Amino acid sequence: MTENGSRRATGRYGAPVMVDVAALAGVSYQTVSRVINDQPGVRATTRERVLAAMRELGYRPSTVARSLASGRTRTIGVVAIGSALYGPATTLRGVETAIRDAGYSVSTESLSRFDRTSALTSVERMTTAGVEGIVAIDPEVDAAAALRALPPGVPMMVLCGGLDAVAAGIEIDGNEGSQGAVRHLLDLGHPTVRHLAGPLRWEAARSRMEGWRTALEAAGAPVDEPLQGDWSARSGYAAGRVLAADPDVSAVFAANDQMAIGLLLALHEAGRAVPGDVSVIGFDDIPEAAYLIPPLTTLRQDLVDEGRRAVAMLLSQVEHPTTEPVPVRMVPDLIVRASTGRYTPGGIRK
Amino acid sequence: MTENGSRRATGRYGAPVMVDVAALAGVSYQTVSRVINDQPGVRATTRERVLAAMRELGYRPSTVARSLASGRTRTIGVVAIGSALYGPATTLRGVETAIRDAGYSVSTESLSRFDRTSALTSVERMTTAGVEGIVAIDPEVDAAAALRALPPGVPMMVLCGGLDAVAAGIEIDGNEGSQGAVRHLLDLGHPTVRHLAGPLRWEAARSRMEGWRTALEAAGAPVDEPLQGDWSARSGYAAGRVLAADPDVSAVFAANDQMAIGLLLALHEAGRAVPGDVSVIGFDDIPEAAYLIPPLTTLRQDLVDEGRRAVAMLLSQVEHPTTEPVPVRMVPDLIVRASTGRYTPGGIRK
DNA sequence: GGCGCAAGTGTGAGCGCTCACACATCGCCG
DNA sequence: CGGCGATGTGTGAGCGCTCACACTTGCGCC
Repeated sequence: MTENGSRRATGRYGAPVMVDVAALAGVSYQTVSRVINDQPGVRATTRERVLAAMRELGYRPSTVARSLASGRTRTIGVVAIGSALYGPATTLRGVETAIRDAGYSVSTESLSRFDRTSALTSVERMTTAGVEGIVAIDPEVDAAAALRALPPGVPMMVLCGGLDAVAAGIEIDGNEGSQGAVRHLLDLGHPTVRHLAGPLRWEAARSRMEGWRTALEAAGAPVDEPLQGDWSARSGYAAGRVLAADPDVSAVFAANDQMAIGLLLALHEAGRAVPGDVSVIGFDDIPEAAYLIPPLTTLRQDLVDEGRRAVAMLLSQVEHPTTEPVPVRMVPDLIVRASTGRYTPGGIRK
Repeated sequence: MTENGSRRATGRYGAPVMVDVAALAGVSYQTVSRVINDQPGVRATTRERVLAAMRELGYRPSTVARSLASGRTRTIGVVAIGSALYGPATTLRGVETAIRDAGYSVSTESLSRFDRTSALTSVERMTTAGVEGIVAIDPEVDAAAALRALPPGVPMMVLCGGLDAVAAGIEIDGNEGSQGAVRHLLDLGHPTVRHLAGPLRWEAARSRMEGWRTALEAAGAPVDEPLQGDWSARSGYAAGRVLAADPDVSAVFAANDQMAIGLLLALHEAGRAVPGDVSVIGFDDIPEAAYLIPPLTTLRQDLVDEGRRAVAMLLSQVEHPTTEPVPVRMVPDLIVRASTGRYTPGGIRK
């Protein structure tokens, strides 16, 4: 650390300001400004002198003043559903890291409920706070629609873990991924696959359900009524009890891994072996998925990378408002583990 | 939405500014300022007129300008270890929500590694960005020490999920919680308890290990060498294979639930029943803990509440710099589920 | 050797707001 | 009925910086 301004400081709030540095270095404040901003046209010796003065005074340029004068805040707002769920939390992490790595700061808004109203309020607040771009992570369907309908102000990226972004963007195709999962089960000989859906106010839940339905229909397999969960293991367990009671059920596709966990326990308690009697498939590939009993077959999506890409697209819009974003499409990978197996009618088989 | 400034706007960046509102309302800019800040001494009719003008112009006060002029940013910086781990993520959520609820904005910094260097860098950056307080979530031990050693600048709260805060604060007593867990196992007749520790560069891992050791010593039970994990299910699995091979192992206390998950699988694969042959206890009570096979006995800590309290303490320091923080101590609750049972020497018992 | 040009440096103004005042206006008392 | 306080309102200055320009120098050139 420096000796922290033992000299007089002109700043109203105690800290040394630009003129203090300028005075000590024997230059004008403008030269100090140029040094701070790495602008050319400063003699090397002068620059050195200014740097030394800054160090001696423990000077730090005021981000706030700089923002006001330049009109740029170098801040990106992130509005996210504030849940303990793996998906949103992971995406958030990717997004935040990417923003910081690009040299911007992050202003976060964690919503307990990401509906229309809170979405609009948050965006409003971030806008008046001067953010240069906004990333929305996993809004509910109506919120996503409302955000897309907003008059174009600051560039925005809506990540709904299922579909697109405002004005083209990242699409994690849960639909296509789900189709692959269902086909995998069908290929193993299962007559059909049951679905445990997430809350349908999320696009992700919808597209996964759609994918499941599409694959079933394409194969001419019967489409039973999907069950409804809330992403939690608890709801998966509840659904599992229902499913376990039905001897015809031989394969279940859960919309996320947490629900699959609950499913696994319910099946186990009912004495139905996985994958001997029932095959289970999840979605997300949470880090624990490989260590469940049995290790879970699931769909992996690279959420951190999704966040990174979204930020890259957003920033290119922020910095070159002319560039049109190029849509990106990411399809989750099927990770086959031990929770899925061949269909064995009425039999038990490991 | 408003008709968004159909009138001329004076602002350099296109948006209407205070003088525009003042002009339209036929008052001075100072009166507008008073209205914005809900200050008394404005006639009700005048206030109404100003409000109407603001609405008509679609005026939003510039947060940046306001910060510069007032010297207050109403922003709290949050530095957190950016992991997918349940603990940090949950605390972060509690902290962010509490800050926002108090009317402050949040500036987040998600660190892939929360060591000394990155801690110092982040604090430095946040300080120059003008935050009025800082919350650090789960720094490594040396980082926590470095933060505490910092010269008093902005108020800071260090949450290390095991111990305290700068200048007194929240203490989640992992030590005492762990002792309870070990005693529970000892009371069930187990001759001793093995420990699967987290990375010891975290205070939380250390205090949990200390609690385990203390309880064992107090009971005169043998203290075997603890195993070392990295919080992940993968590392729990690896440790589990080692433990499963030792027929003397009858009880294991894992420093978090994720590692316990890996443990459970390894034990299962080795044919050692839980809790018949081996009892397992975790830490955190992740939402899935109750739905594992078997449902996991674990220690629950209210991390969201911890975050909330920490923020409350921080803000009271921010707003009344004189008030001394009153230390708070939270002890995790033992949640007994099906993964722990009576000690049965050499026997198998459900 | 006076000119143009680059490199280096300084000056004025202003970003959009809040602070600390000064200034009007009114009712009401002695 | 002059003066006092309360109430409402306006003025000047300045937060700490960046912008756009104006100004110096030194150097090579015809």
